[in-house]
Amino acid sequence: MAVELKDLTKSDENYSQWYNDLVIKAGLAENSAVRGCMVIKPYGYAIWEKMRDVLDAMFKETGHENAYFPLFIPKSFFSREASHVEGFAKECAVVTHYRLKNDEEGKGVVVDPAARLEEELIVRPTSETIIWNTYKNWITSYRDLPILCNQWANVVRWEMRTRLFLRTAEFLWQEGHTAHATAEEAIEETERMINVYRRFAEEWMGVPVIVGHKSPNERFAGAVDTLTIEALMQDGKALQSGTSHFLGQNFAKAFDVQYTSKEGKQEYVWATSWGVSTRLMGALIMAHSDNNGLVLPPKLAPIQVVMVPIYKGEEQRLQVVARFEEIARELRAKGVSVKIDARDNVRSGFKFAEYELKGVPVRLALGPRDLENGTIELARRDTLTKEVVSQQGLADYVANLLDEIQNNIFQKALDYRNSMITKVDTWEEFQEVLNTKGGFISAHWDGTPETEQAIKEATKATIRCIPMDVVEEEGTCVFSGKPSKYRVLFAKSY
RNA sequence: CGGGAUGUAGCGCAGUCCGGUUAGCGCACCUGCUUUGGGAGCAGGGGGUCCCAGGUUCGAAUCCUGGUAUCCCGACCA
Repeated sequence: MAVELKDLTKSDENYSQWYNDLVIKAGLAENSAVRGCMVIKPYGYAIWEKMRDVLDAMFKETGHENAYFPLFIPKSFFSREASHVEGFAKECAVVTHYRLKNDEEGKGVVVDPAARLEEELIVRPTSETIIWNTYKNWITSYRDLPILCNQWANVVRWEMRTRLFLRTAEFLWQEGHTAHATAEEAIEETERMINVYRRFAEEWMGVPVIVGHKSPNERFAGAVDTLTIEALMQDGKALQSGTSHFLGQNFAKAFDVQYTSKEGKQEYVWATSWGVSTRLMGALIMAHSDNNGLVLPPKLAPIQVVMVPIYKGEEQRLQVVARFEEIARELRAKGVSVKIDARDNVRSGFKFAEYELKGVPVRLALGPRDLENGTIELARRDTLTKEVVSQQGLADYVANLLDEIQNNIFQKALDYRNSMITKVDTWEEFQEVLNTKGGFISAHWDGTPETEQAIKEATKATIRCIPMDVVEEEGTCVFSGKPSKYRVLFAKSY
């Protein structure tokens, strides 16, 4: 297997090819025979499973329960909420028939025209409509509230152009849908969940994110307010990595979900929805990888430590592997996941390159020389450095090192991200920074959708968010020159 | 949906302009021997609906017509 990943240049076209190459060669995923859909391979799925387990535990800590709703949504459900249908209508897969038959002219299998559905079914692009149609039956009294449900599912959006993990026609995600008695409680929930996402991205993925509000243009179809976590990739483009929406009473009114309050009055409930998807995998890959391949944060790596035996002849091989097994036992006792690669049909150098490509955080190599000296060679994926250490106390050393690597990966991404936020006060500067440096541009905006649209058309940059911790300051809009009260973050994005 | 390109072995490609031996190369795969502290070497071997359908021709991967799929650039992307 001659795998080569070279010339990671940060220019747009090359970066996207490089990314595609990396995903495929690292064995995470590949394009499938189905348009725009992706096959997630075992190694990639193992990372996703880990992410899912961690997130699921966080949701449960914050009082949520899992449930499951149908894949198919009757077409009529979509027309209930006007802006929602407008947002999704252009990218829906529609089921029109329920039967196939053999073609009478022998042309294989055809759709049976007699089996047309009376009402078409939409393959869910998101589940607000089917869920609120269901919640109507669950909610009659203030005692039924809040409802705090999450669903792990797949959804389908018929995107024009797709990219592995970042935008696929079918993707895996979780979607939380909650119902509350008051607006305050729903807003609090919206903020709570975006913070869960922020913690997950930073503490587990090692990806720093900026939390903020979406501008009206970029808001979820049907939401009153959308909170987002925005990450920055190594080519200077932003990636919307998770969103949490305050839906107000829009869906409650569309699906007529009312409850009787303590005071005996009929009230519409307040809603939120929030989700992250396999797009997080894309963020993870792009945020840390280098020219040797993936760099995985230890907390999410399916294999944290790989052991590669060095030997000549079967006798040495057995000796080295036996010692590895002892060391592996100690490491596993500390909760470290270990793989001993005792394959005899590929050489050690090949294995080194392979595990670097796959992003395994720590590699241990043990040979006859080490057996004599009581030493072992330890290589770090994040720094690509090697050292020879004593086998004494190795398990503790490695366990600490994994924490250090986790921190180092995050710190490196954070330093980069911070260096890529540029304050800009003139339109010339805005264009200059966007075209040469990239990254986030912190600039004044007059608050109108028209200005945002004009900037988008001129530069392809959009408002990624109005940061939560925005400071009020008097200024003038970088584009229109009109007065502005605070800076927002612009960037080109995926 | 507009503009451009491509479809030949598992992957990456040459051959197509100018039709003509048995369709070729690299990687991967299989067998054997030698190797083994950073992607091994040699020898031998297997694998093809040349995207699909039709047409032209003595003869089509190559030319013509239609279809289809994929990729890139736009548009689209809660």
